[in-house]
Order: sequence, then structure tokens, then C-alpha cells
Amino acid sequence: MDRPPDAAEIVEVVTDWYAASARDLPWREPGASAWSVLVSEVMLQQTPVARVLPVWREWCERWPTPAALAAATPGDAVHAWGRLGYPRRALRLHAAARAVVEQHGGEVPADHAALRALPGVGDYTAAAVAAFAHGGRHAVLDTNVRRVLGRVLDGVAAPRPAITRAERERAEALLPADGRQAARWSVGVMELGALVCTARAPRCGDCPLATRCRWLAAGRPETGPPRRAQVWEGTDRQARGTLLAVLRAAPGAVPRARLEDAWPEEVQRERALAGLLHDGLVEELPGGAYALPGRWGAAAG
DNA sequence: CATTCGTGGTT
DNA sequence: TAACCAAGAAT
Repeated sequence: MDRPPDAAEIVEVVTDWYAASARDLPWREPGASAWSVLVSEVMLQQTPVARVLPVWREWCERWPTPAALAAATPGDAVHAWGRLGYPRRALRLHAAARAVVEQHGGEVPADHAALRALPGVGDYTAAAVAAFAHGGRHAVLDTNVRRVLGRVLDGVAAPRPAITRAERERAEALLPADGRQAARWSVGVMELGALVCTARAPRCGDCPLATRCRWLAAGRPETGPPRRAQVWEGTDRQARGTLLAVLRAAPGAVPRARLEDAWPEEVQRERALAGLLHDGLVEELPGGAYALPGRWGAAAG
């Protein structure tokens, strides 16, 4: 449980690098609200920064507080989510906004457990919001941080698919005692993984940890079995995405025939539609039409 | 613990 | 160009 002897050194090197090399992202600005940080973190789950930026700006302008989003319909959130992918995140963010209003007086909580209890907020996002928005001292273990620590400290190219207890305890042991310094270290090591210690073509020549990296010292060995390639053509996900795209583009309700045109294969279309209805991403109207939830009467935009 | 869940840029 | 993959969460 003791801090590794060179922990302070690694933390200092990374935080110095971050101060000089970090991207200028709006949710990192001093004036960013905890709510805007939460919105960014949920949007950034499995979605690249470049695609998040314009949607995040639109959301923050339109719904600057949890109460503002809570007053909208879930369908409005799904619609404004656009093409970020994994649209259930939009639904969960909307549900989180309502929970914040109802259970936390409209203020995004600073407590990790309270954050973790919000819809769409897992271990990573709870730690990130607690740390980045509130200065709390929490280990922030996303895929970037796991990759950097795995390479530098373990000498392996990629971390295991599932996070281990030992990994979490080590990350906690690395944390500076002060919460805000810990947050700076966390965002710094995350940024290092995003910009330098990347999954595919790491730029070890630009890495501040190059002289301390076990993986680089070992000659950057490829370790572990390659991940199974994810198929896309003909999957239920593609069908769901296609159907939801039709509903997103429509001003209001959509007749069933238009969904049948969008995905002619019946068995898969019905399965996908049933899934969307089950998830609450789509609403079935009395007349046999479909719409984003709460947007059946929506005019345009 | 393994699966499911979008999307589009990069290599 | 097909494959890869980008700040995970829920079940």
C-alpha cells in the first residue's frame, strides 16, 4: 500500500508535461460547471473528442443546468445527441439530470457514491467528475491511464480487458495526497495516453516517461492475443442505428412503413425495434406510428 | 465475467 | 480498403 519510491517523480514529470502540452478543451476551463463536466464525460465514453466538441457546446448552451435538461423530454435529449453513437447515453444523461434535480437539489454531487448512483455513471465517470469538477481525490482509471501504467510499470503493450483489483489499488497508491494535485495527475496521465502513449502508434520519442518506461526498455513487445474484430454489417446494432436515424431526422412521428423501408428484413427489424422500445429510445403511438419519446408532437428542430 | 450497445475518422 | 478503435456502462 506504500507509494512506489518513484511515484512522486512520475507524477511531477507527467503534470509538467501536461502543463506544457495539454489540449485546450472547453470542459477543462476553470469556469466549466460540474454539470458541463458530467455532460462531457458521458459524451466521451467511447466517442472521440473531435466528435464530442460541437455536440457538447450545443448541449451546454441549450441545457446549461441539470434542471434545464430535466425539463426537456427524453426524446429531445436523444435527438440532440445526434450521431455520437450509443444513444442510450443520451437517455441516461437525461435521467441523471432528473435524479440530480430530485435528489440533489439540482447540484451535481461531489460524492463519489452519489455520482456512481446516477444513470450512466460508472466507476470511471464518477471518479472523473468527482476529481475534475470537484477536486476530489479519486483514482481515475480510463483506458488511457490503464495503458500508460501498464506500459510504464508492467512493460505490457495493452492492459487486460477487465480491470483488476491490484490495478486499482496501485492507481490509488500513486495518487498525490492533495485532491487537486491528484486530479491534475489524473488528467495529465490520461492526456498522455490520448496524445503520446496511444494504442496504435505510440510516439515514444515525445514521451516524458520514456526513460522510465519498462515497455520501451523491453523493446515495445507485442503482448496478449489480438482482440476479436467487431463486425458491423448486418448486426442488430446497425439495424437499430438505421431505424433511430430515421426517427431522429423526422420532425415528429414516423409511420411504420418508413421503418420497413429503412430496414426491409423483417425479423431483424422487428427485433431491433422491440429493443429500441424496450430501451425507451423509441415510443409507439396509438396510430401505429413511432417517434422519439415525448417528441411525437414536436414541430421542427 | 462476457456481451451488448453506434458512429465515423484513421491507417 | 478492410480493419481498427475512441475519456465505458449495464446486464
